[in-house]
Amino acid sequence: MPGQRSITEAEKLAAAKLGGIPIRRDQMAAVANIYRAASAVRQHLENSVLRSSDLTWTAFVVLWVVWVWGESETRHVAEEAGISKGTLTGVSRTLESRGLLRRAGHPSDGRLVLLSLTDEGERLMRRLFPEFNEEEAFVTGQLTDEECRNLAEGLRSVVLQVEENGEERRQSLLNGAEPAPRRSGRRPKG
Amino acid sequence: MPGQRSITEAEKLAAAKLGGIPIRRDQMAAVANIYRAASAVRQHLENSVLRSSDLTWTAFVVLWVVWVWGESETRHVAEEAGISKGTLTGVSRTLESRGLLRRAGHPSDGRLVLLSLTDEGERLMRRLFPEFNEEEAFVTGQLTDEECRNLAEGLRSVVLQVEENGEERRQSLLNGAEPAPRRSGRRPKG
DNA sequence: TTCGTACAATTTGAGGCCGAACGGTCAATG
DNA sequence: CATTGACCGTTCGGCCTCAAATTGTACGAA
Repeated sequence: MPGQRSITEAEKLAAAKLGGIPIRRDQMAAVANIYRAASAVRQHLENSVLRSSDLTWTAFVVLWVVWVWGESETRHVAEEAGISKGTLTGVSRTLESRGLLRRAGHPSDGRLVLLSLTDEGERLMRRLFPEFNEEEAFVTGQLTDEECRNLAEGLRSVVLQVEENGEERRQSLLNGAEPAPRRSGRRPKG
Repeated sequence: MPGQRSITEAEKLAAAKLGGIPIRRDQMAAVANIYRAASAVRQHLENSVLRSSDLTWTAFVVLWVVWVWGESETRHVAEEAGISKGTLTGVSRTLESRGLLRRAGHPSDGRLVLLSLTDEGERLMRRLFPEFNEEEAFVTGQLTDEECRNLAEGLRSVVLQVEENGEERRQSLLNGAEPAPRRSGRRPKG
């Protein structure tokens, strides 16, 4: 398995590359493994339980959010699902076209759109979620319940750190300058 | 912060939805947090140190792999970077067009392509990696070194579980049937 | 009642992403 | 020395992804 050895070996190579500048190794390994684990888990789930219903991870998460929270405004769904509003527009339209999701205007506020599951979507989630959860148990199968809780706890503190202090941190890194433009993205009309 | 409360609350809602079918809660929370943390970390890094060089996370990882390992065959780079060969073709072409990466045919095996950094790519990584590593330290700032190691350890065991037993698991879930086709993907020529 | 501000979702552009199909190359076998 | 099978990187189709620009609605103040 190349993945694991390489992280440790790569540290040494990177250290050599930098000649003296110190590296925060434990932090580097933690971040590298977070990303690696997320990819591995996503891939496993997409290629097992989600594949048979032809759902992507993101599509599943969106359905799940609407399923557990009930009819919701899109901005809340995007927030919960961890995707941007723009992405949700596309994903929810796909799910609508497949008859799993319904989109309806808010009765009194014309700016809002409400998402809810169709009966078919509801049936799908009732069947799919237990299978999904079973695979969550599989991927964490080498960990005890307590180790899972500790893992979740550590990850939570990373998420909190970024959510609570990330914006400020990014500001201070800029040091007064305005942020660099993105290469992609919509251009001004003129 | 909606993220954290919701995972716990969502469990209860999901439990209610399922009426009696047991949920592996700790495992569910662990997986949810892995993904959430990965997104948060990626987003923070793309919007801080990577933004100024207009690099995506993936582009940076590819550069990093080639930087630490030196000139490498593409399939190794894809494997190390955790992306598919097809994705690497696109990413490496983008990086080549920006003058950061070089692609060269293998001298004796005509099937292989070798990737290496240009001088500019080398300079960029020497400057960028320390900044990147600082942010890795920032996002894990609430954890001690030891907690980082424990976190990495737990994640490693998830990665290993999927890498070592995932294929077999997916097979057994299929129960003999051939896997469902994907909606997307290239079609046969005929 | 028009104006301005605030906030909603959508559109847009550039790109990442996977996996199957594909076309080229290699090496062993007949 | 042609065939075969394994392997390599590329192409392709259908998504996802973001953030900024845009469009549309709401609502308070002048």
